[in-house]
Amino acid sequence: MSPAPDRNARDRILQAAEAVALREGARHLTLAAAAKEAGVSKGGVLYHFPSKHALLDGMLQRFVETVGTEIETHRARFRDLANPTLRAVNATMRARMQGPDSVRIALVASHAESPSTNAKLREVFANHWERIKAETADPEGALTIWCAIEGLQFFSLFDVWPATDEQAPTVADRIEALIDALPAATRSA
Amino acid sequence: MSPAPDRNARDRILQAAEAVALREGARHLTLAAAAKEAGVSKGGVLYHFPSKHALLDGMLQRFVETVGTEIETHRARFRDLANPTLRAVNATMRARMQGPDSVRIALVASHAESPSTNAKLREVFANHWERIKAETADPEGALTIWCAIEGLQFFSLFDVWPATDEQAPTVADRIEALIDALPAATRSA
DNA sequence: CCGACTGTACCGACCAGACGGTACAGTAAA
DNA sequence: TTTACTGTACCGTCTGGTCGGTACAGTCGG
Repeated sequence: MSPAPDRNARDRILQAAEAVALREGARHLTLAAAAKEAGVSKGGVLYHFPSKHALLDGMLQRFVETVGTEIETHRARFRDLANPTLRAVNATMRARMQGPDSVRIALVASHAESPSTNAKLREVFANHWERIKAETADPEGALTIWCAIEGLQFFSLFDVWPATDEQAPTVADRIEALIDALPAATRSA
Repeated sequence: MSPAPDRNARDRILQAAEAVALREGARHLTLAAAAKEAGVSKGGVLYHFPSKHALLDGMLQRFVETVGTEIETHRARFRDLANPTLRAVNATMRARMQGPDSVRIALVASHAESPSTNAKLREVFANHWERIKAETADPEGALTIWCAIEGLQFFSLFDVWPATDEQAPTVADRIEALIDALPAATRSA
């Protein structure tokens, strides 16, 4: 059979791009820098991603898919509890809190290149919201809790967390307690 | 006496830089773009900010000062309530929620250029934290609430707010309710 | 009052290097 | 040989930064 498209190299480039953006900043994420970090040539990067825009899109998609599947996995564990999606989001973010979230940097890099082209991203957030909303009798309470989860990520990503490192998981615990107190959806009829 | 340095032009350039970064993305914030937006020449920008790094620093400082004084003002209003600083932070962010926070983009722009040079920023967040912590008997509860406040800003800045626009101030109300429920510092002895 | 001089604010041409992107020759497995 | 992929040379544009120059306000000795 003909050689299968090397998903492996593609992913390695994506990870390399994340690493560069995290270490040097989104402005220094260049095709050459990503290539060097991934151990391929610039031509190799352009083969897998025909333009820089495509690379950014790939990063964004990797973020969405990675986080998405993790949320899905956690959600399965919580399927018998109230507000399983919100719980899953919190569990996912907690697990991602060792060091800055490497896939999340895609969000910053993409926004730095073109703030207006995050329509797909907004859609993803909106989809999560639909599920979270459907699972609770207090949507705005859920929204507030979600804000706390994302705020924790914000502190971590920009490396401005003001408290001690041990307090971060504790905050995740407190958020979980808030979810415990959040009313489940009333099953009408 | 020597003429006062033209604060006016300096500030105009800073605002222009924010506008460009918001509209076109941090990667397209260039000296030339900021100059054009501010209605001065590139040389004019370089006169006030001897390097691009200096411009980014200026933006960051503007962010810190603007938000800092607003928090201070609100805090004075809340001085007789429990947790006045946390209340002030929430009030400030709520007021800043009409449209994306223009000064906050400095955070992204600076991070995009050089993620490691936010020592000063971390210090500012740490200072706020010291005050917030000192005002409550439940620091980790306060931290959780602060995360919610910053999370709301995150959604707004990256334009991925999943709910309706009217729900944003409602979340701010809910955060205020959480602050109401937060115990004040126990005055020992 | 005058003219030499100083400092502030700003302009615009220019440069070296970085950047995204193209073209194409080469390679190794199937 | 085809397919999947790599490496390198190259191009036009963009970018941060330098530099010489301009306008002009103040000032200070004579």
